[in-house]
Amino acid sequence: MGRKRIRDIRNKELIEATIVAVHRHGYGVVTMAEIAQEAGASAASINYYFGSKEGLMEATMRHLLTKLKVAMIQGYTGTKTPKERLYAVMDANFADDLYTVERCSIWMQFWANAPYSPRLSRLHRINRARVRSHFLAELSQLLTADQVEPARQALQCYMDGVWLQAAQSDQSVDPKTARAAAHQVVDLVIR
Amino acid sequence: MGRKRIRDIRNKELIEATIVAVHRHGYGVVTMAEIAQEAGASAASINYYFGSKEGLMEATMRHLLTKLKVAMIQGYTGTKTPKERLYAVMDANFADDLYTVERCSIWMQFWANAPYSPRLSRLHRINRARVRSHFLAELSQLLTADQVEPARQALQCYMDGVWLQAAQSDQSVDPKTARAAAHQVVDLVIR
DNA sequence: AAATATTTTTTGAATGATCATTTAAGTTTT
DNA sequence: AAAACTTAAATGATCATTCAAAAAATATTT
Repeated sequence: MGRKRIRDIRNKELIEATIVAVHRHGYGVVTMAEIAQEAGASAASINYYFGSKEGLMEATMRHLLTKLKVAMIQGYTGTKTPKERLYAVMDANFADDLYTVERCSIWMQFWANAPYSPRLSRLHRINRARVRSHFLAELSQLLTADQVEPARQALQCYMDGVWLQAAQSDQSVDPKTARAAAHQVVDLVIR
Repeated sequence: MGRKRIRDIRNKELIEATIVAVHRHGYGVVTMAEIAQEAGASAASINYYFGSKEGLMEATMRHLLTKLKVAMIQGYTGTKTPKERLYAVMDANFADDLYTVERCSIWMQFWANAPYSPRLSRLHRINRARVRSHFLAELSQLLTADQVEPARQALQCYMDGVWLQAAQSDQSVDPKTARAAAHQVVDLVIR
């Protein structure tokens, strides 16, 4: 029973601490000691659980990606039309617990650093491909073949851009407004 | 005459080397030695010219911002209509010598790190404000008051998102296609 | 239950490596 | 000669990671 408990608890604690610490100090310069302090643990324990700093970063990103994936899958249930599913993708990306300055900031940090880490790079590629295929599947039912790719590009770039702006924002962001705006952009793109 | 020559030459060389080195290694981890090697100089000489690593980074970003600003001002000459000027803003951002994987990658690095450096942060804010005001000036002549801000948001996010995608790309990107796509997005947004 | 053994978890301190910056001594240019 | 430029080497600081030993939890035996 208790076999896996502590390990799971620590994993979660350390990943949450990583998110906070990366947001606070920046991915490139955050130290193990800062993360450990945030979690109320020691730097050595991070290596005990994750093997290395890079291992921790990968686990943290994996955790965030999973959340996004789950949000998208949940959003799909109950949708009937392609348009509704496009809305759902947007809604998942701008969900209340994902579209915050802190989360967007983390994403941005990972994006910027993914090209220099094979492990992060791989995760990033997988996520991007999934979003892409979702968009393509729905858009191809709504537009002519030659319109699909430009429309996907427009939607996906818009989505990324909004996150990027949120990451730069010094005030807090409003998920509800973001979702409404995103719906309007979907409407624009599919005519 | 020659008073400033060498200094100017070294400044340029070191900034170019910084761009290459940051793209190659990442902003967070690139070392003075790597930049110096790229420029065929010594790490000590960078401090002689720029005072510190952060000074070099700021100068590099300032250099890139100036290029963008010049491209935008040049693009404006000869434009007659608001729509043409919106096209011009897009064309400047996706100009042949600015919209490359390498350049976009550098931008991305700076974006991600700006929040943690007051000097970078300041530059970033200035640039963003300029782009914003350009968009607003033109859009307010084409749309009703309540449509302006959503449209600006859509265009600016799209622009940022395209750069972000380019930064992640492993192939090279095509500026001409990007400009054409951007024009289409402008058309969509202003009806 | 108590005592003991075993495994898992935790961390302080050492290790070793990296790196920005400074300094002092040269070299080149003016 | 003076000023500007250049860099090798020294400095000092930071940090991820390792290690050994302790503490805590769990399992086993009495």
